[in-house]
Amino acid sequence: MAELTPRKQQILATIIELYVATGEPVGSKAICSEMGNSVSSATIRNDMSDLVEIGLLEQPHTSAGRIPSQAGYRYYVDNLMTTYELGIEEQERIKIWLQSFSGEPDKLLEKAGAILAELTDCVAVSSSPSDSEAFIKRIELVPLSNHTAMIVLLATSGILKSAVVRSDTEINVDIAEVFYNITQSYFVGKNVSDITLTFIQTLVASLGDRVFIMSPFLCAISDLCEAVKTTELHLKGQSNILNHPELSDDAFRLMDFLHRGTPLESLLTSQKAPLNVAIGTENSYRELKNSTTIFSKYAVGDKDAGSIGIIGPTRLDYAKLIPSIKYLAGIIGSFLSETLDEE
Amino acid sequence: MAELTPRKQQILATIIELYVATGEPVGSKAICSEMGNSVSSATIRNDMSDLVEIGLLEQPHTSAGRIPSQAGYRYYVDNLMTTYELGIEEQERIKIWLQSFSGEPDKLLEKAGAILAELTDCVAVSSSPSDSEAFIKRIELVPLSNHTAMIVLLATSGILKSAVVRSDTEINVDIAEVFYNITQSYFVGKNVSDITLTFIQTLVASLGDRVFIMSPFLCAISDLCEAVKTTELHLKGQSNILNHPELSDDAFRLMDFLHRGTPLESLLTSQKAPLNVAIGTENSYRELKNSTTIFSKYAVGDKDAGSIGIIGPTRLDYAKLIPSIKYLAGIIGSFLSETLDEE
DNA sequence: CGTTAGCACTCTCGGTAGGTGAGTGCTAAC
DNA sequence: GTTAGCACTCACCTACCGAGAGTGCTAACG
Repeated sequence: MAELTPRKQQILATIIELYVATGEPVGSKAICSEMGNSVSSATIRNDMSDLVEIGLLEQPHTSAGRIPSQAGYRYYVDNLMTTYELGIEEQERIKIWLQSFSGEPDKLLEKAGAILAELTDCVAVSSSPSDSEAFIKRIELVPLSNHTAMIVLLATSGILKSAVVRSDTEINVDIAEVFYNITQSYFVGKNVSDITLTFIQTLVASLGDRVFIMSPFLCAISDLCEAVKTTELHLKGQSNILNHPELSDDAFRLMDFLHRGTPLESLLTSQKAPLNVAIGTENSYRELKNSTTIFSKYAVGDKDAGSIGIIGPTRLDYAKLIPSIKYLAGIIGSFLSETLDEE
Repeated sequence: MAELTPRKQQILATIIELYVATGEPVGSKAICSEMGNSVSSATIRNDMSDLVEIGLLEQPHTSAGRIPSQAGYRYYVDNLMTTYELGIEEQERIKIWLQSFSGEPDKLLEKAGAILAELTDCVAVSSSPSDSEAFIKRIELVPLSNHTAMIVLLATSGILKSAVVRSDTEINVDIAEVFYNITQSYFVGKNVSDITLTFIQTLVASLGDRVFIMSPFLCAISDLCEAVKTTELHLKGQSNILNHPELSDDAFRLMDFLHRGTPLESLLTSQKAPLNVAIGTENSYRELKNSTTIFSKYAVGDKDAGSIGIIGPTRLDYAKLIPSIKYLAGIIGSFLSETLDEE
């Protein structure tokens, strides 16, 4: 991108800020008065038509104001934008509100998504921590009734999963002991990716007659290990799509996209940079061609564990949203890492 | 409602079925051919204008076909409709798919809602079992790390809740024992409604120096008891609102209503009959004046524990949806009651 | 050469008019 | 009570007009 004169930069920034605020194409007069009438509207018109020329602005039709193009937003985000953070008291409120869920990663990410949706008026997507290289730290059996028990699995990367198992045989102290012996010797300390079907099968073969009692439990553990590796998504503020008129044509396709699951999941997992802003067709899915996605990874310890971010129209207050998302990702990471340290 | 001649009943039913299928106002000719030309279109026109007269039909404008009024749907549901059940193989699929969650009531209801949304193309709402008269059956402490532990609370009415607690002091065997002594003597067997703030306070007073260690746990238990009493809602298929053109004007208000929480909750809890069909303005919320709600309660043991149902347009295939919802409510009840029996 | 004033031009938007067709309501006959 | 015939109504579509906002261009200015 060629260098722009300072005035053109100022004009571009002004157009974007006005357009983001109003949603209306911005005319030369409006910019003129916004810039304190330091130059005439004719001058601005000249500059604007240059900006259209190089693709940073668009005009919906010949005789309307200008709106930013995707490239215009991109230039703004990369070069012009001056970000402004959340207020201190707002940061504190969020921190306190999230703290109560800091022990339960799934709930924490769900709530963080809800907060983000509220904060941004966009659809918020968050993924619970997952890690295919996580290690099993602990497995507990919690008897609930004579025939049901809860299995709780704690893994590295701040991951906690549980499931309820029903057994045909009565769950008593003996069975619990067998369970602990098996899990201690064969599961705890292992990488969750090693708990494959063949692993379970060879294990089962060596169990002798305890196999019948144990198999539902072993299956459950294998499911839990699978869950540790799997990205679990939380979607919040879906109704916010309807808040943005520029998305209303796509509303149905977007909703459908959000619920299809897999593409959204790969969207999150394919992020490479810690913070990723994809504007319009920069997104790899054509359903998002009129949308912007902003996602930030959060780390547990020093490992990326998941992401949180938003999907909204391209017309967004980038200067405000980007710091908010960064802040949330940071706080999630620190909460989840806390649990980790306390070994 | 005055008695209708058999032919008028047939005309009303035909109009409703055609209108439900196509969404277009139904003309006399269409009815005529649908009824096998047994009478002429003029005759049908006469009958139709009688049906408009008594309020069972409406005409969008003078020269369009007729559509059912709310009262028309009501008459159809009460008198004319012949319901048709889900296919056996579909019932089996649902059963098997839900079975795997039968131990975890919250997940079970969530999945049931997802299935219902899929099945009906409507927004599905389900509530996890809750019961302010439930008794605490069991409380377990699961140590996760030196400073965190999970508390699992099992109550009657098939309710299972858990939370993670962080403690400043190290969680060791001694503390676990103290925990078990306290919960066994003061909590297990009690009605969840008796675990009030004052109860906790008097208990704390009698604890002596163990209070500092125990208070986070006791707070968590009190929160869990609160959760047992609280209706937890699961919303699924929200994007289906956009599938129904007649709701698109209300889409935003509806979405907003769904997310406001409290009114939706009271909608579910205020249901008196086991199955409740509210058409249009029969709903107590004006946001739903163009919608139909169909909700069925499910029972755990012989006690109503929660509800499941849908919110959709008034133009619904009542004959198919009502049995589906009944079936799901029945299966949920039987799964949750199963766990109960196994004491 | 960058900047500015002036002015004709373009295009959207809202409102209005005429034509079309589906479906009705009424009347008179069966 | 039922039916055929026919005039009538009303939404929908298209075309058209006028107003207004904003531009693009040209010529003059410093």
